Amino acid sequence: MGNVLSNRYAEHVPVTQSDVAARAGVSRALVSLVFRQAPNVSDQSRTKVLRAAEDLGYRPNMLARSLASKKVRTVGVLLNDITNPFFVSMYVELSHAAEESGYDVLVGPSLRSVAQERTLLGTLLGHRVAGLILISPLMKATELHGIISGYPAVIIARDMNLEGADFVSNNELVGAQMAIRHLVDLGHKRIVHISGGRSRSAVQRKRAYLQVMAQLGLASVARVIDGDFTEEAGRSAARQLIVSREDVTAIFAANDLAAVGAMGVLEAAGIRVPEDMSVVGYDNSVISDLEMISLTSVEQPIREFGRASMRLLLERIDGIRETPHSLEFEPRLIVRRTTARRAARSSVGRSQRFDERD
Amino acid sequence: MGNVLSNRYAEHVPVTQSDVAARAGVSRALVSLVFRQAPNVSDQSRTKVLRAAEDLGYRPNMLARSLASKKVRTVGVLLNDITNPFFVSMYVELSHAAEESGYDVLVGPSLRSVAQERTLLGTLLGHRVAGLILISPLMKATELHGIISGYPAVIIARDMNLEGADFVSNNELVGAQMAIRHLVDLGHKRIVHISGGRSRSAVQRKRAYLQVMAQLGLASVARVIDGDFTEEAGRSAARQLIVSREDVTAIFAANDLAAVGAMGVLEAAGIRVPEDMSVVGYDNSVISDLEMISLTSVEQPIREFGRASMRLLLERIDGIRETPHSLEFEPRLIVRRTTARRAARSSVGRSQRFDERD
DNA sequence: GCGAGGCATTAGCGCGCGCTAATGGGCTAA
DNA sequence: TTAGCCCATTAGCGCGCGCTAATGCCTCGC
Repeated sequence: MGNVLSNRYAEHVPVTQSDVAARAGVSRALVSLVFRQAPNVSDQSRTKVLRAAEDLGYRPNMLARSLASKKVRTVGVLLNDITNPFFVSMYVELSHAAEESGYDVLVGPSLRSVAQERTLLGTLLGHRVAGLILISPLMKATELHGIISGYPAVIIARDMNLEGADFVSNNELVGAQMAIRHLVDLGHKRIVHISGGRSRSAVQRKRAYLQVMAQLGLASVARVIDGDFTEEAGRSAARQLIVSREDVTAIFAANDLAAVGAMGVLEAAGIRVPEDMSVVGYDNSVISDLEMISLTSVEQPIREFGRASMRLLLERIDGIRETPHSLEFEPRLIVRRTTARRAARSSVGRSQRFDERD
Repeated sequence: MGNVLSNRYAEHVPVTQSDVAARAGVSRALVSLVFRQAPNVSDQSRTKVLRAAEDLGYRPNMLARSLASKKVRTVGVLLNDITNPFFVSMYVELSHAAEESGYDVLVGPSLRSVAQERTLLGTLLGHRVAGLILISPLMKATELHGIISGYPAVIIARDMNLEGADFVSNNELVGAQMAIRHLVDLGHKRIVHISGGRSRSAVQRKRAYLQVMAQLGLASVARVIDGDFTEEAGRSAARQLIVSREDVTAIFAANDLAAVGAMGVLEAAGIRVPEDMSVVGYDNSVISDLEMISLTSVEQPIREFGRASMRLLLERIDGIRETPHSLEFEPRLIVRRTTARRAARSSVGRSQRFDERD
């Protein structure tokens, strides 16, 4: 039927189930059965219907399907910061996992704004999504509870008190351990932490840092500079380090963006990475793998996160589990070129030719 | 009503229009009128309805609304490569523009795979989106035409023969001119282009490069290394340059990712940017602005792209324009730290201590 | 007292599909 | 022959809301 295309083009009348039934010479019910993969349909009829559907360019109307079945095959994903490559990769994994389960994904991409999160959640719920996956949301637990209560929800990479929700995260203690052990093995002691701010997960990561430093007998040199998971935070932290002339030889950043920000300022100031300063990031996001950056980083298992989140969500959607679950995965350290053995005489202070302190 | 939350939590029965009508003590029609912003509704009734809606946590069911009105307030966006930060920013702008126009956005994020694009387009159309915005799609024009014909569509950053669609792009010739002029002004002559492959837009960019080189009397030293808009393509191109020992002092890459990839390999080989080699990217994506990278880049006006695309799409959706439009914006050069005056004696060959050729 | 609005309601079709129950024809095996 | 299955159809409600037409109010100004 060579002219089908041009016909559709000219008119753009959406094809309905009845159209297919008419063309196939069968009843509407049968078409419905075919597209719902129902049993008890003869191969002959099935192919007849499918042929007609293809000829007409028919595809089931998700809206009507959801309305009628009262089941939505769409999950909503809220992304707190779409400029963070870690979150973007997370989303990619999620959408793959969703597709494999036969679900569509509706995204709400925010830019680190609580107000934006609010409205995005609103539109997601307006679409009556079957469930929600929130990637590191910013909103307070109480407000979030008020909005999404009743909906199946999985929260990734943020710990909070949200009754009824499932959680997927990585083991912060192990992550900090691997990063700091690695640095200590390379001879570093004065390891500073650029934190992620006051969110609960950031605080957990900071606490893990402090705990590990204490375990290794380095409590006295532990030092935290507050940040917020952005590149600018890393830059600012590096500037502080330089100005304060501290005798620091390694940085453990709360995420890759902050690490990269710090590295930029350090190198501009003539402090070489890794010769003068070792840097470890967190997330193993795509930027850490750029040849130019090649950042040693703690990898959060994105793939497992994505699959586990979808699994948890579907369990709740299908109602085969009532009690909330919290899953914690073990991170991995990816060693690249921003960490090296501590040089005999190198520190921020000295490489800047400042007097040695301490 | 303090216990409303907990009730909703326990049962999760979606609130319908009738529920609101009952609670407000009015008819269902009135509730509908209120939520459609219809005139001729008294303030008293309006607030009464809105109060009831808020008490119950009601929000209009988009599915039913679309079904009934035969108008969908959702546009579909297809992202060919979600790992490319330029496309991600593009998407962010689009979703803002859509929100301002009262539209929701359904995303189809692909990973440079035609097959994936096919299925994603399928689900988008299954949702009966009001229109499509395709960001640099990979599919061939003929296939695309067969799938989306009849739907309003805007195609960003890719030129192709698609009857009926609108196009938004940047002026390739101006972009290449600015990049190359900038390099020539800095004393560079041997400027190589890492191309974006065989897609029409990539070819256009390449052609613009050749044309500008010719205009400036540099046709004889023009040289193109084929790539494909990825970091790996940039790395591979840089390796070729190094192996072939060519006397090149500047690179004009088809996009930022390729530029960054090339820079990584160059620096690892001891070729400094910008001292030994100047590099210009394209897109002015977020990675180019990282302090560590600070890549001189041709900026495609993302904001204008986003707004223009939505405007064009809405014009088609609302039927106030029939004839296809193609919009072309002027790019801008953002000069950062990867370009510098050509050093007296520097080239890939020499800095590698290879014999001078030519 | 009257007509002219402004508001709200009632009543009901339509959207495209899910889902069910009842029915019936054709076929196979006992 | 008959019971029993496999298919397909018919008939119809339901989903939540858009949209319309008709019908009352009720108020206001003349």
